[in-house]
Amino acid sequence: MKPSIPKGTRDFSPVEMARRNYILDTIRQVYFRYGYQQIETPAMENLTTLTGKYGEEGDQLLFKILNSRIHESKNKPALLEDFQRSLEKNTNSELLTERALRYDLTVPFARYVVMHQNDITFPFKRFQIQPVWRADRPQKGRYREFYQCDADVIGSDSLLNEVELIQIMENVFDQLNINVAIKINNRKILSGIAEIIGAGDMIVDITVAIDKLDKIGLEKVNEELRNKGLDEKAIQKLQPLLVFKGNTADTIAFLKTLLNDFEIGKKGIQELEYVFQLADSSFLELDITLARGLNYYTGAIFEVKANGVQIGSITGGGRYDDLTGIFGLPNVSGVGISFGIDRIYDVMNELGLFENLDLKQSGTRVMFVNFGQEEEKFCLKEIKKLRNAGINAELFPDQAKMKKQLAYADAKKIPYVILIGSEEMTSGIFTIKNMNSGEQFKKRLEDVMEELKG
RNA sequence: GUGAUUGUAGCUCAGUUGGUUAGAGCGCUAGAUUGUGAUUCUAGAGGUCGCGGGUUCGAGCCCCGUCCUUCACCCCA
Repeated sequence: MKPSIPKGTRDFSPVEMARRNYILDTIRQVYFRYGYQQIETPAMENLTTLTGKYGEEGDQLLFKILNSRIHESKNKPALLEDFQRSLEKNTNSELLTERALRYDLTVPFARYVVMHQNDITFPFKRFQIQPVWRADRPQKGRYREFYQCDADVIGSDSLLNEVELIQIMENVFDQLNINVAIKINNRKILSGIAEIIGAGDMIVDITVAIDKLDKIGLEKVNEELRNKGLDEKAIQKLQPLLVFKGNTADTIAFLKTLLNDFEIGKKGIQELEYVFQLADSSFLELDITLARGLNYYTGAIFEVKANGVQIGSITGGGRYDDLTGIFGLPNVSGVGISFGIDRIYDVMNELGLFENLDLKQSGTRVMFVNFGQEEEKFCLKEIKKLRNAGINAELFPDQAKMKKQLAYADAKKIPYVILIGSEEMTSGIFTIKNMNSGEQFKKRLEDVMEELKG
């Protein structure tokens, strides 16, 4: 049998893992620094927890898990009927599937908050780094299994949270040395705009369409709006907004005149202004065409693009006012972001940012060559001292030929090899070989440790 | 879901209008070198040409189907 893995999934080699962990450690550290606590939730959720939260398109992308032992069902006629129906259209049958793999971390988090509301002290700042699954067609920067690194604050309306999340994004990308643009918009503004043109019910279609302005241009956006059923009058009303160009201050002034009579829109502008003022970030850009598809956003929305790399957004997020409501805990507002580390990895790889990175802390620094039974015993004691001193060290497990053992160290890029034979055992002075230069020295273990620490 | 694209050795890829036994480089194993890797030399192992069917005297090459890869759309991290 030829081994293979499912479409859109990947194995990660040791080198890739070292690099991924570098990114993950950076994010984790920043999250802790801002006072976020880590949680985990199961890979699978009850299907009812997930459906209806991501829009029609999102529901289609859920990986559903077939119920086990359906062959033992006592109600096979009903099962067959449900199966027949599922061949016709996308329906959920509890008889066929009760569980699905999580699609993101935000909805499971909302479920978690409701279930543990009595144990949580609000506002709750949590982060979560786990894989999610989507039954998408894979392409560049898109996988069926990928990690999200979420940070959310739930139970606080304060815009200070938005500001803090912007600072977190700045911190992380600064540390990773990636040049980014942090784009921000506000759903309330988009709602206001939809209201102005008299199409409040079509806000999702409108936002999805204008989100593509950069990519497909004005004509195509108008065409799509027409196709979605927006009337010509409304489209005309929308034009000034679509063609508007200007810096943040200009844009806000423009929006103010546009949305002056609409409460929601005005509120959105106020929020934006406040966040801009406090964040005081040179990376932050107002982008009124930023929409984001996820249904549950109600306030600020964020998206981060890497400059100079052709790939989708590498981080996204926003405020959601009532995600916990459907689970029975109304009026709890939350705001969060999610780093897509698989895409961040691709970006760093493309920019060559891994080349000069020092990832040695995870690799072996010294290898002891194994010369025989007596030497093994001796080396085991010596290697313990190195490990206790915090130096990554290993002893070659087999009494193989020296050639084989050195080739192993070379392949693993271990910088130092210590040779201890009978001569070294009696003198207590070891032979240490620098694998980069090929040079050899005679040294005591204490001196070796000094050198390796430095 | 729609439209393209790819598949030959562990990896990267050649393979002529269909013609006998499918090649190269790198890697791997062994030796030259019994305490020295990365350089050099020598030898060796490794392939159901993605899978299934068809055309043909004959298919890696042509046709159909299917799966996989990659990419765009939709949507999204």
